[in-house]
Amino acid sequence: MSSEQVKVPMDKAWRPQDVEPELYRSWEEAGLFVAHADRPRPKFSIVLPPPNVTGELHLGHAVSGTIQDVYCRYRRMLGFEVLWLPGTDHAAIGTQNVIERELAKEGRTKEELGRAAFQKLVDEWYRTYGNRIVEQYKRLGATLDWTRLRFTMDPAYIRSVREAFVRLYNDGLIYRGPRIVNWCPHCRSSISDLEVDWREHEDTLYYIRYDMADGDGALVVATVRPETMLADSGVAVNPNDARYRSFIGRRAFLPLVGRELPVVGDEYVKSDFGTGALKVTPGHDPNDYEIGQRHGLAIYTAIDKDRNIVNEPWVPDELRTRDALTARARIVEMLRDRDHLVKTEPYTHEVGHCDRCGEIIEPLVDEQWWCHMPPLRDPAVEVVTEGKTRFVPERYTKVYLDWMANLRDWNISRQLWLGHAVPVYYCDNKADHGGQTYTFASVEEPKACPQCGNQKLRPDPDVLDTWFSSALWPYATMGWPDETDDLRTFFPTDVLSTAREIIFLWVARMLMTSLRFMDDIPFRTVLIHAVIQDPQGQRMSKSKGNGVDPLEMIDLYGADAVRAYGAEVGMRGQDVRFDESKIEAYQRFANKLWNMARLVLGSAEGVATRPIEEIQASELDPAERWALSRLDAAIERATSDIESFRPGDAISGLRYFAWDETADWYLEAVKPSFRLQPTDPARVRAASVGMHLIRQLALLLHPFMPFLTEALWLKLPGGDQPIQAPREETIWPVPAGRRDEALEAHMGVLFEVVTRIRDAAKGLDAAAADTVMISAKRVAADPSAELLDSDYGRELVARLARVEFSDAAPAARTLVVGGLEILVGARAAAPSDHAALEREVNATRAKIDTLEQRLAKEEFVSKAKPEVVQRVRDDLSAARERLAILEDAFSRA
RNA sequence: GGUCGGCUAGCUCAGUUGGUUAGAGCGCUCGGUUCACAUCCGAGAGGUCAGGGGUUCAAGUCCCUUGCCGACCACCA
Repeated sequence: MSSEQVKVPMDKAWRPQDVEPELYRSWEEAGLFVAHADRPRPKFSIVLPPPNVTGELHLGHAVSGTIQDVYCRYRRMLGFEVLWLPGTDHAAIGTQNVIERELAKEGRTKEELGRAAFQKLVDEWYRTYGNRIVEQYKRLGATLDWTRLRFTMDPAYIRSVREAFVRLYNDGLIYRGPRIVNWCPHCRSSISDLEVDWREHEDTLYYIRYDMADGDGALVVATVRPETMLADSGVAVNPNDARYRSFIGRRAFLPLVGRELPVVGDEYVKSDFGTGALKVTPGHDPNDYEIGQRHGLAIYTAIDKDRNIVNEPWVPDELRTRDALTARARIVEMLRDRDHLVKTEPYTHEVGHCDRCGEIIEPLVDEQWWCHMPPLRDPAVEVVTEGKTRFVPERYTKVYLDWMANLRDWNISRQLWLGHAVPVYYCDNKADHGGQTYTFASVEEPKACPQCGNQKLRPDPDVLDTWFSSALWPYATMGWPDETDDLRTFFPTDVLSTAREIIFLWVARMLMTSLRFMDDIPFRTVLIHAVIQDPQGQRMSKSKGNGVDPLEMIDLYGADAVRAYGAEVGMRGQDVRFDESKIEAYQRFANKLWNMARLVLGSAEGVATRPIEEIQASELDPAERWALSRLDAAIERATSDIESFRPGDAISGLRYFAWDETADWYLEAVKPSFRLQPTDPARVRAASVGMHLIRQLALLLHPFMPFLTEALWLKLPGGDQPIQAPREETIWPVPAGRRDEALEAHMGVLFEVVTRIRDAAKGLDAAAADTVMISAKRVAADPSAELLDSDYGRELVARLARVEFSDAAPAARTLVVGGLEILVGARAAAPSDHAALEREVNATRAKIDTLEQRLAKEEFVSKAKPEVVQRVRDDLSAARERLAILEDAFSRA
């Protein structure tokens, strides 16, 4: 460890903004996050879901990043060799759109620039923004291994993508062919079904009459897109629809075009929608395409890739090359003129949009590259069904499996200006290839046709869907297809933490490709984190402007506070509304811890503290034993919460232990010992226990709040190495066998006594009387009374409740806690609070009543578990004793 | 249309396999110059657990049903 330790002055308040960047730098310089494949330790690995290279850290990244970091830090503390691998995604279609929008602001287009200049601009963007998000993850405190930073457009990654394509191609799973696709006229590319965003539109439904070719009758069809009728190749009716059965097998006459359309019977047609007759346009509607396939209908294309009407002979002259929208209006006019328009009505329906640019999707038939899914899918279904890969929360298993069951072939080609090129080449030297163009896929860029040696090869013009390349992320980043040390050591990864919206786009596809190429699952556990909505429950989005910038939150409250909040809500399994006050609360918690440490460290100054293991329970006073017992409980809970992917419960529980139990009860209880002479055994004990508690708290909280805890750790004895430094043995706390539940119960009663006295003394005129006095006597068998009745217990109660013991306190209030009757009063006479006593008597009677009724029920006693019945009996007898004391006090008062 | 989730204190949310008096943070009220901390300390008020029905000795928790909110999938022209 070569780096200088960061010295943080013990000022009154914890100032994260001053300390965090410096600490992070020191960690990075010390190489704490660099994974070493050759270290002989158990391994733990996560790959960071690669954010878009042009992106910025948003709240979702912060939450997911925090969760991943919690697990990486936790595993390092357990002695694991941890790899958390970072990287960014080129996000072809997204990046292209972002840059195009920037160009548009200057009134320019990418077409003006040309391909080469545009590519230069893109590279510039990658350089500029690729590092921005890296810096932002550092602000969060993410222990990513920056020496392994990857980008999906790195040369090595490009090779992995080509390799994957070529293998699938050679295995016959990738093919090229004409099929109906979602075409985005703006992006001038196809997009996959998953990238279509459906939005509600108010349109008009047009009813159009198609006369029968034989002159006998007509069919009326309904459509919102009359312009597509030009490409109609049939009319479909439901074969069970009595109205139309006689039409099946005959021909209808397509208005304006004059084409004869076969009438087919197809179950797909809903008799109760529209007229029950459907115009079939296989070239421009996915469902019609399916119908067309079933009945062998012709495919016509009427609308081209720029959404213009095509220049075909069968298109009426005046419509040709018009844009489709004005063509629609004209077609409606023409139909009306020729009396083919039966009626129109307003119609609300969902229309597909490109989820990147917002353009309305144009379904059309096009030559595209497809990936055949079933052979990839089946193993990926199996591993999840068998639980080899597990979703947390578990319900996403069903979401995943349901989607997988209905997988269709994946359109993997895009017609964009940037992205991974489809590694396919064409040799047009047909003479040497039996009169055909020879097509082949190649990982390396081929210099010549492998068959005929022709050097003039034509590369395929398409690029690949971004998700095709990110589907390889967990192993391509580790060097696949080479058999690298990283792959051998860190693959499969342990955890994938991601947003649920990309379960299909990304998670499913990683599972499928990994099983194909690595013959193994890519990750064991998939954590689907919560979505943080705005305070009104709306989804945060750039366009709405309701987003919360995590960096702004870090500036305000510190990374520790933002992380603790993220860890608390991130894995609850439920979406949450953003609540800034919770981040603020964690900032105050950080400050609280800081001050607890200041108190304890101050108390230990000049004291020869002893290792806690050497201190026998018999040497400790009850509060100290209690604190160590609670510590064991806290360790056990936190560990199991983290292990079972409930980091929120872990951080909440630790906050409770630190603040309520350690600070408010324990430290207050032992404070006097802190003021004894440094050599006083009680001072040594208290300081030793205090240091131990701070040390353990720093370790337990470190995965969540790494900066503050590290700053504290470095001040503690033995804290000469950073918490994340590699160690032989585990540094994560383990229970020390000091749990003492009987003592916890007794101290619990003592604390309750304190609280009750504080409450009772509140109404007394202590100022006039100078001091509030109490007297206590044991009036019933209660094991807790012994501790309370001891000198130790009396002193503690008196001090914490700020009262004095007296055998003759004027009783203004009578309290019954456990088996003790406690009289609370002022030194001067105070009027007895009859009303309070009476309320308590009544409440106790009511409780006795309830319990008696339960026990009176035959069925309860016979059917309930014995321990439940016994508990009710115990409660009843305790309540009766209590009532007796209260009534006695009441009669005396 | 289908699937899934939610409805618990003024607000944001916990509530493990059904079992004492349903919890936390924030907010609120009252009281505190306690020598670690006012980014604090102490005490308190506040909930017919969305409505209805059922199972059970016992339901916030299990089942049915209604309502409202949300997500995802599908895409009826």
